[in-house]
Amino acid sequence: MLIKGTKLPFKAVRGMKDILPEEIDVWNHLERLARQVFQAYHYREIRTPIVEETEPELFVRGVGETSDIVSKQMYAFPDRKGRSLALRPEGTAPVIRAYLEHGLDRQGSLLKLFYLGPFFRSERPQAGRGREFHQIGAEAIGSENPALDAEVIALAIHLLKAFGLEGLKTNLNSIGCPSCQPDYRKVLIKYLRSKSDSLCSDCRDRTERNPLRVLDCKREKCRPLIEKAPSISGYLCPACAEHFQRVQTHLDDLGVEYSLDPYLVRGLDYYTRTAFEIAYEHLGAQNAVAAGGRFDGLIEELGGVSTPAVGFALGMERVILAKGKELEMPTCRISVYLAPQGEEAGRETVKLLQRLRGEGIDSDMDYQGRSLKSQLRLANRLQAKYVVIISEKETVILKDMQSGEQEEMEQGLVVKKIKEKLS
RNA sequence: GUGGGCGUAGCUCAGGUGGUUAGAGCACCAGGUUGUGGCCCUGGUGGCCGCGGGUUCGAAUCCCGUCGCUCACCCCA
Repeated sequence: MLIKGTKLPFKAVRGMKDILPEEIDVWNHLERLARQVFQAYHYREIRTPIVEETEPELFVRGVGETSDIVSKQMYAFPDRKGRSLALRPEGTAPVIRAYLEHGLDRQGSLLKLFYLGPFFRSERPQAGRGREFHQIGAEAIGSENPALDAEVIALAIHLLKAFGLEGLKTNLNSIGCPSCQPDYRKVLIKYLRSKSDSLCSDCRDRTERNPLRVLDCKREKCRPLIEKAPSISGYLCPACAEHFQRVQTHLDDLGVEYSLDPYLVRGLDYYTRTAFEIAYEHLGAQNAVAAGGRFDGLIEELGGVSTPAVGFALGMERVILAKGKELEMPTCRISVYLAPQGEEAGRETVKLLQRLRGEGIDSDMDYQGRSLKSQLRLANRLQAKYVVIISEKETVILKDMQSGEQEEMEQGLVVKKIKEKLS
C-alpha cells in the first residue's frame, strides 16, 4: 500500500504493461503449445538480443528506411560510448543478422527457426497494440519452393488453432518481385495520380510515398476507385505468377482455407511474392493476428549470398485479446496448506512444510499468526486440497477440504499419508 | 503526430440543473460460531473525487490548462 496522501511515484512506461501473476498462466500455456507445434514442424528456437546496433543499419536496410517502423517508431538511443542502439522493432532482421553472423547458412541446406519474445515500437497505444508487444514468429531460410510458403502458412494457422482460436480468415496475395513489382508500381502510380482529386488526403500522400498501401485504404471514398485500379495479379512476371499458383495448389492440397486478396500489401520493404495475413474478425481495428510472407531479397540486402526465405509473425497480445475470457486458466491452487495454532506449533509447522516440499508436494503455511478461521478461509480461497492443523499436541489434524472430513494422526505419519492421498 | 471518449475506494461503477460529515456492489479484515473454510447475517478498514488554476458565499459537479487512460486515424503482429 502507498503511504497515505501520496500518489503513485512510479508507473509502467506508456504502452508497456505488467503481466500479472493472474495472467501469466495464459502466457506460459500458449508458449508451451507453440513449442510443441514448432517441434512437430521441425523448427528450432533462436533467441536474439533485444537490443541491436543501428549503425550498420540493420533495420533501415531490412525493414525499409521509409517505413513508419524505422522512420518514426523505433526506440533508438546512444550507449555510453556513443554507439547508437535500438530496441528491436521486429524479429526477422535480427534473426537474419544472427544467421549471417554465425554462418548458420553453412551448416546445412534449409534452416527453420522460430522465436518468441518482446518487440518495441513507439506508436500510439491502442486495442491490440502496445509499445512493447510480444510476437511468436518463424523463418524458413534457404528455399524458394512454394511448398515451403504453404508450410509456413499452415504452421501459422496450426498454431492459432492450437491456441483455440476459431473463426479465422486467411488472406493471400502475391506482391511480385524486383523484376515485376516496379512495373506494376508505375502503372498504379499513374492510375492513382489520374484519380488524385477523388482520393482521400492520406491516399494522395501514400500515392507518392508507398503506392501499394493505397490498396488497403478503408475509407468509403477510396473504395470504388481502388476496385477499378489495376491489380497486381495482371502484372506478375511468369516466374512469380507460377510460384503464386503453386503456393495455392499446395494450400489446396493441405486443405487450408484462404481467400485471394489482390489488395493485401505488407508494410515492410523486405517482402516479395507471397504475402498473407490471418485476421480475427471481432478484434477491433487491429484485427490481424498473424501475418507474413516471403522475403527473398533480405539476406542479400544484409550482405549475405542471395538466399530465399519465408516467415511469419503472430501477435501474442492479439491472440489473448481474441480469446478473451474463454482462455481463463484455472487459478492458483495449492495441494496442502499448514495451519499452525500458537507459537510453539509454528516451529513444528516450518519443519513439516520443508519435508512436504522435499517430497515435491506444493505447500505453504500461515506466517501471520491468524485465527484458525481465517487460515481456513484462506486455504479455501487457495483451493487447497488438504489442510494440516498443527497444535501443541503430539498429533495433527489432516483435513480434506473437499469432503470436509478430517482425521487426527501422529505428526510423523502425515507426510506419508498426504503422499498416498495425492497420488 | 491527429481526433473522439473517460479520470470518484484495490476492482466495477452511482453521484438530475453547484448545497452539510462523498455512496453501492465485489474484494479485504473482524465477529455471529469457546480456535474448523465455502452459504448467510452484522460490523469495520479503505477516498487530497488525476493534478493545477479560475468562476462562486460554496465545486466531485461549471470553465480553462495539464497529465494519465482509452478508442480510432496513420501504421502494424
